[in-house]
Amino acid sequence: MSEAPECTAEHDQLLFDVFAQRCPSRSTLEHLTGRWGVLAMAALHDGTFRFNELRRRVHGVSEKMLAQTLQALERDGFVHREAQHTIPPKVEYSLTDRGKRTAALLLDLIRDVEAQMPEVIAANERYDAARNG
Amino acid sequence: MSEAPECTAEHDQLLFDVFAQRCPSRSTLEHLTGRWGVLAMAALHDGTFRFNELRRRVHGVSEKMLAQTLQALERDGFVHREAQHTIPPKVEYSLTDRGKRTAALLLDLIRDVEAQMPEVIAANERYDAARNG
DNA sequence: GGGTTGCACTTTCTAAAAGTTAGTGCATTC
DNA sequence: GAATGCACTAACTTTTAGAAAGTGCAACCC
Repeated sequence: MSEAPECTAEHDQLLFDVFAQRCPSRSTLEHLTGRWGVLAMAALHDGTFRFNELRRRVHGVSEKMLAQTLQALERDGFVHREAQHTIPPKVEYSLTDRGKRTAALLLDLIRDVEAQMPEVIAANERYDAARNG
Repeated sequence: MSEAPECTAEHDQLLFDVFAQRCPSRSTLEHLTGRWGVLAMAALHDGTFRFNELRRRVHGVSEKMLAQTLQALERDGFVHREAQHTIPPKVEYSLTDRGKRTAALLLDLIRDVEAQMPEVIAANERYDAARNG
């Protein structure tokens, strides 16, 4: 059996640990690193976009998932939502200052991954060959 | 209708784009940023661990998901797996050089998220209050 | 002027993924 | 000699993601 997860909120000093199962930092991390979270944050790093503009940028996302993702990111204070109650409606999404800082880290990751894709593909082939050959 | 996704493999110069639906970089990114991928990478950043050691570190992961996650990361060349065919078996997991570089970026993210959790929680409360109040 | 398209979503339904449980075969610990 | 640990896999269930359709109105097209 493993020890109790650490994630305390004591004497005015909060300690958060993503390795602890019930730590709220884990779900926040998931909002950011989830399949669509990363891409939405990265897309918004380029500026302000309307809902359907984002949907076109993040190729393959469904309306439902984009809405859900943006709501989670807004609730966490990474994304700012500004709606004009006109007809047709106009809703603009942008990053908050906090969101911008975090999005920069996500972009570092994305660029790193894209840059090493040739090596990843080579590794994939080696791995598969070792089992099928 | 949105334009065709960009992700070309032409004239010896590969261009990868996570925003393109069918680009292989997207699934690689998902392996890293998936719920357990981030945590496995971060755990392995501290050194070499056996399967069940990792399972205890990454609190809450099931055997199935840890195995699946590690296999994907191994296939992508981020993780190295070394098995001794003894009884009982001994299997050690560690990061490759490439994995170490990428894990460092993931750790930056994790630390950033953990550090801003007080603000995230405050944002959550504001968001919820605005709807329920 | 009638049909299509777009806006930002939500709701319903189905398909895929994640989680849970049990089993493997042997060795060490209690 | 019973229990536990090792590193998994396989079968089953639950949760989540994705696909499709609906909303109500307005601007564009021919």
